[in-house]
Amino acid sequence: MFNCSYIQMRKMIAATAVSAGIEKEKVRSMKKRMKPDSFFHNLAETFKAMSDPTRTKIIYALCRENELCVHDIAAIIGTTDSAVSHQLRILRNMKLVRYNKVGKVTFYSLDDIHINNLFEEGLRHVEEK
Amino acid sequence: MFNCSYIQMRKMIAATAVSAGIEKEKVRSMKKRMKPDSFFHNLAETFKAMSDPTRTKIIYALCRENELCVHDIAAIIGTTDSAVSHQLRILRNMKLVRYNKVGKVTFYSLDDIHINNLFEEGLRHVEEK
DNA sequence: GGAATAATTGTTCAACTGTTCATATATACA
DNA sequence: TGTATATATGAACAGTTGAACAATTATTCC
Repeated sequence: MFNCSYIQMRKMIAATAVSAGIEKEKVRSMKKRMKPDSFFHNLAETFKAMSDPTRTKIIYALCRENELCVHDIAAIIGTTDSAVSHQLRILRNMKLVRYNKVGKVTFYSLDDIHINNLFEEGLRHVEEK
Repeated sequence: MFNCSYIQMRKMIAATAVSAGIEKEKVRSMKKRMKPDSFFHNLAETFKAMSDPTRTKIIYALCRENELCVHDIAAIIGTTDSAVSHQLRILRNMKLVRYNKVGKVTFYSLDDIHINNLFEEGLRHVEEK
């Protein structure tokens, strides 16, 4: 019964303490340290912008090529111009990409270095799993 | 008409070259450098795991408190145990969290330091916008 | 064994998402 | 002005999602 590690023993004590209310202080303190709902909403939205395979492909291509037009992105990732345009609008709205229109052609690029960092961190995570 | 910067001029040339096929080499080379579909799928899934406000709240709490039980997480983020459990299952399946059951109580924590890094990078992005 | 507690699971439903196809803008060029 | 090209937009459709509620499992304590 008590044949367990120090850490486990502490957890057992904590476990029995949960309903007894001894851990309540920890919960109350953490609750106070939470950010407003809007913060978590924005955070979730940022990740959501990168949560679709078509969009990750677009971002990846823009990470490597810096600036690309809609048609070339479509050719690179192997889908229709329309699908790419729809996804680019989402990325535009989320401020992940910016664009620069020259004549008939719209060149897209990643909005800032933060996006690069965030995306590369995700790449690393997937590559090392 | 030609009253524009060097960069813009290059883009104009590129723009007229698109359909002419001069840029095709760039597209072909980038196409070759793309990773397989499964890679982008996994990447998107990872971001998707963090793309819901309830889940960002859970991850945030676990970033700060290291280890928490389901009931305490629910109390901290202000929702039901059931909702938290459902979301934790998603995070578990995506290998973003691991758990450790002691008696009736299940303690959850972030799976590895990569998750922390990735999440903190997202936090930074939102905080600085 | 039975009651109480922590967590999980199943189900339902409204809301949302991404793609496709058709159509609309915008621009260049003849 | 008319045609071709690059992109954007709108509508419809199938598939997915998260919340809510009820029911279930697993564990502890009496």
